[in-house]
Amino acid sequence: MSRDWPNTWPNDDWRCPILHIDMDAFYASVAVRERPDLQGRAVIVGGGHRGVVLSASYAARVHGVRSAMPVMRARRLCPHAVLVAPDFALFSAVSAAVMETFRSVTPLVEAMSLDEAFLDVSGAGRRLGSPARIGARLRAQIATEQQISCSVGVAATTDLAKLASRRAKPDGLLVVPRDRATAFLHPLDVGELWGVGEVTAEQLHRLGLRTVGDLAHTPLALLRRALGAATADHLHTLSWGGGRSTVSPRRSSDEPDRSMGADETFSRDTDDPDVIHRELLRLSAKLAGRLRTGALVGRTITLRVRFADFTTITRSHTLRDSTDVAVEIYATATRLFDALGLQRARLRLVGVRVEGLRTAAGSSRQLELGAREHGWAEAERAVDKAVARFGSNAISPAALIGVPRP
DNA sequence: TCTGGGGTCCTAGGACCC
DNA sequence: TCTGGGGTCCTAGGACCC
Repeated sequence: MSRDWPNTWPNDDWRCPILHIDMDAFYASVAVRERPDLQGRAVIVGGGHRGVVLSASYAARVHGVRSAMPVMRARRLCPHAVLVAPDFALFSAVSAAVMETFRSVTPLVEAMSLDEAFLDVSGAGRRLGSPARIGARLRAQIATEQQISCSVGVAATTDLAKLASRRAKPDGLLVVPRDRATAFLHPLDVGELWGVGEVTAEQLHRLGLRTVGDLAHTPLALLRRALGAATADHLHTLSWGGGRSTVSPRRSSDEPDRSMGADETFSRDTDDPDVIHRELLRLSAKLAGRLRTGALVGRTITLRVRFADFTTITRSHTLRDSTDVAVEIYATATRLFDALGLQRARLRLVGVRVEGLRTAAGSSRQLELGAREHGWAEAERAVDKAVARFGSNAISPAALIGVPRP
């Protein structure tokens, strides 16, 4: 942490009510909490045959281990690291408790993932003090209640708060006062901005733009030509400290997710049509089950295929009526797959996604003249009930019984 | 033995309608 | 006969985020 941006409150600013709170190395920290013998050691959460690093303790990061890195590479970088399989049920439980703590301060909590959230604390000032004081209090409370640390960014916009929390890591708090927003932003590398990934950063670098300040002083028209209108406008706004200054508690059933999907990387690349079709069936069943659980239906089915060389293609088809029926999703996905006419190409991954989601209650099927009875929907609902009662091993598609997962 | 699985949003072309 | 735009939907691909 630099002298310019101390982890203290002199920079406090009551006009900066947005907090971004981010757990430090969340999965790894929770894993260590469960196994005190791992305290202080290099810990990598991840695994699976072809898995990536989901989270790494700071002792592992010292060796260059990063999230999303192939586990095999991480092990080469840090051979003495302890590899821990993720326990999402546990992570979810800890996350829920943390979010509850946030909500004890303000109802305006927007969870971005299991391990981070935006808070608008403008309504809590009279009761709890300045935004920075509230951030400090929450940090202490999380540490006491959950034995994990987090970092807090305090600013006037969500984007600035996010950058601030990143700067504060690990286990810190940083305020970016309103009148110092550009002074904070402009020296940063453009790649630090939320929404600038590897590709966009490279494009900007080619234009000779390395810092956020460079970006800010570039004519918008030039940026638009290089990046497209939406990205250019967004980044230009951010570069001057603009952006969203509101926090919206996660939308619920009144605004369902826009899509839902399931995909799976084979443990070994395969060119076996039977294996691929069986996997499409399994994914379709899984997806349909999740749709029904969420009381959602969707109309556009998208098939995703990743080849051994990692190139990925998609094919989609929009149905006349929305569906939550595995048989229908599977039939569509299979048709799309077969239409590719692959001559035993080696595949790494297949996936199925349903888009254009709506709540099931608000949708109605058009009656089909001369159509066979739509018995599948009822059959699958019966399966749902059996699974709820006897567990997911009770029933599965006939084609999957006795077949080990690919 | 590189590169998971869950998402969101944007772009661009073509179809189709008015 | 020639030549229009605007709006919406569908499809494919790609960047980005956690």
